[in-house]
Amino acid sequence: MHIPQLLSQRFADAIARSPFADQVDDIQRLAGMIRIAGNPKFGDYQANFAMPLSKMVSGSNPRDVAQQVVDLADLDQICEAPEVAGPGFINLKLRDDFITNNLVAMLDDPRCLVGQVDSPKKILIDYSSPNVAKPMHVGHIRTTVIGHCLAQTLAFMGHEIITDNHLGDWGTQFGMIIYGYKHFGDPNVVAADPVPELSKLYRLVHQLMSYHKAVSSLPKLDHQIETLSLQREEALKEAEAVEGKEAKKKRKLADSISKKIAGSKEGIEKAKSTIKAIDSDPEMKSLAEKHSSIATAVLEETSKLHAGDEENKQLWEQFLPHCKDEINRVYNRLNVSFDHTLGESFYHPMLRKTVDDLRERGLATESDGAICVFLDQFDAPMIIQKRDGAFLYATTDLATLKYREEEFSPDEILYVVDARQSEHFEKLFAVAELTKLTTAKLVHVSFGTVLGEDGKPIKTRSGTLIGLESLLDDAVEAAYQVVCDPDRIVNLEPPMGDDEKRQVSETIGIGAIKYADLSHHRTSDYQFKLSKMVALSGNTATYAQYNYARTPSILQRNGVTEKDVHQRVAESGLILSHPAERDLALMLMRFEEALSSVYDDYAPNHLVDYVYGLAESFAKFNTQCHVLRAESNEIQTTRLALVVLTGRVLQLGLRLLGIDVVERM
RNA sequence: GCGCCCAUAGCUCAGCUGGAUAGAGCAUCGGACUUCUAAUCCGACGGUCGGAGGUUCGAAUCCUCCUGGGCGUGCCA
Repeated sequence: MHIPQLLSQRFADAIARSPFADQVDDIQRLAGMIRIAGNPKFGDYQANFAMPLSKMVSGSNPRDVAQQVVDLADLDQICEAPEVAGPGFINLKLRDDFITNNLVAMLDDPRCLVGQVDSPKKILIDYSSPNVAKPMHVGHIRTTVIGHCLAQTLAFMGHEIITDNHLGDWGTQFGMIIYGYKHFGDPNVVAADPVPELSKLYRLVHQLMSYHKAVSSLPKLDHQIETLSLQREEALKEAEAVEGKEAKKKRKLADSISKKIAGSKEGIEKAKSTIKAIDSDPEMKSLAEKHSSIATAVLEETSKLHAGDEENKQLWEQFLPHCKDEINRVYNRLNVSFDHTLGESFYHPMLRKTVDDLRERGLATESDGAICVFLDQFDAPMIIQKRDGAFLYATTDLATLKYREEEFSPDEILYVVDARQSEHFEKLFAVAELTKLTTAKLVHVSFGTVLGEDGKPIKTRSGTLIGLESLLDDAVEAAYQVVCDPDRIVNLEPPMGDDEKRQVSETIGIGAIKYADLSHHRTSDYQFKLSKMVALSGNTATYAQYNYARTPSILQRNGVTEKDVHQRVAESGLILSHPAERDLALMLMRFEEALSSVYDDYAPNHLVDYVYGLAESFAKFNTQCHVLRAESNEIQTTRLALVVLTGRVLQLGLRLLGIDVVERM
């Protein structure tokens, strides 16, 4: 049930039959101008096409045009008599029996009146795509949660969805682990308990590399600060010498140099603390000294792997499954899965050919020793092979696209990737267009950065990223505190046992994190504030989950099952007796609108808004419309039906967001 | 330098294919519990939608310029 679409069709018919039909060039667009009424006193929906339409019809005025279309439109079954108001708005109020008829139909429809799309598309969604062997951090949450929600939602709408986790399983991090294993690893320990041991090795190598990098960066940073200070003074001097706009410009330049200086100073502080961590530990200090050229050694291990070195290949094959176990633990917890997990390594054998093809077609040329594709619309080329012969992620992405076209021939490919990579995707899409690599619509579903409470990209004090798992643990723990508050659950019968408490807090804690992420528009940066997410009040997952949990509880208190409600509805029918009932009923019917708008700009926050709105309508209904004490049997039946349907839509809506519900909390 | 993005209530954010009086959560203040679960509901307070022009019957929304911020920018991904 997509009410605006339905109304729009009726208006399109009416305009087409009107005397001025031939003066209108785009009936569909005009008739599509249906909006939810801005103010309840104007009804439920409003049609805004009369003003622009009147402009196309010479000698007409909007109010008359509106009235003529209204007179022709077949709306009797749907709306009360429409009213033309203001400059030419058409106000529409749905008939109560239209609403109740739909509620009855909804009770028998597991899809909650959401239609299957007319023309299903095959859509491939590339999301999550972490580097394995590196610990996952908050940065991974957005792509994973947004991608999963899009996959669920579009699939439910009737599209054919293929999800693919484009794992980073072939990069430097394996060189690091291999190096770590060869120098610090104990084969027995690794064999016995591989996952924590491998991540320990990764962290050790990472720390040693950071140490040497920090040591060598200090003089560079000092020198940088010197140079910048000189530049700054010069800029200020020049500002003195000139006047007006030029002086302002120079002062601004000096300001921006000041910021760079501050940045360098911060870099020095960070480097110093990295160095201190090692220097203060004699054992680490001696390790660092022994492995002074660790960075180049790691790169060597990586390129040996890529070149097919037996030993490294064998180690990679040994380690990879364990690295996958590691990330799968997080996916299990987030309840996320993929149809395919084709990592970078999968495409490695195709890269040579990818480059050769582009060279043969004359699109790729050598420049400064690297193989580049130059594009008119960009200053910098897309580099597909480095001077040292290594391939880059651009190469892999091209090979991946070719494979996806041949294997799946999708209508659309969505890349759920950080906005900072937008230029890469623009280039990738441009090359795809140039080479006619695919007929699919390519979309970079970009998203903003997760910021800390200071408004900067989220980091811990030491500069390392907060681990994703500890974050999930914190959220679950916070939820546990509230779930297990004895004062709250004292009345639950039977009492909540330990297992249920744990399960409920897991569901609520994880839901809190997902909901907080999805509730922001994907393109905006947002501040990650755990205390706010697990506050469990206001616009949070908990609010929706809580309102869901009340629905089975109400049925239980009334001593009825869903089946009983069906029966009663069939016998007595429905009647709307209270505005809160009507508001809730209308909200239930708007589910499909919410799903459509998620697809329109790949924006899950529209579904979050809907779920919140529905939960809110239900909360209001709940305080104003008592089921057990309903004034009549018919009214009670109606309210029971609303409770059943609200429970279903809330559960389904949350499920599409990737969030679970519990039966009581 | 060039390119992309952003600026809305004290704070965090919605709203942006132009529509009637710009919304929510948090915070603050005041009300409602012998609860079909108060993790709730009701009310109050709170805005030059960064600034200036322009297009339009109508602009937070579209265009231009300005200011302030973020990100990217030839061999990481």
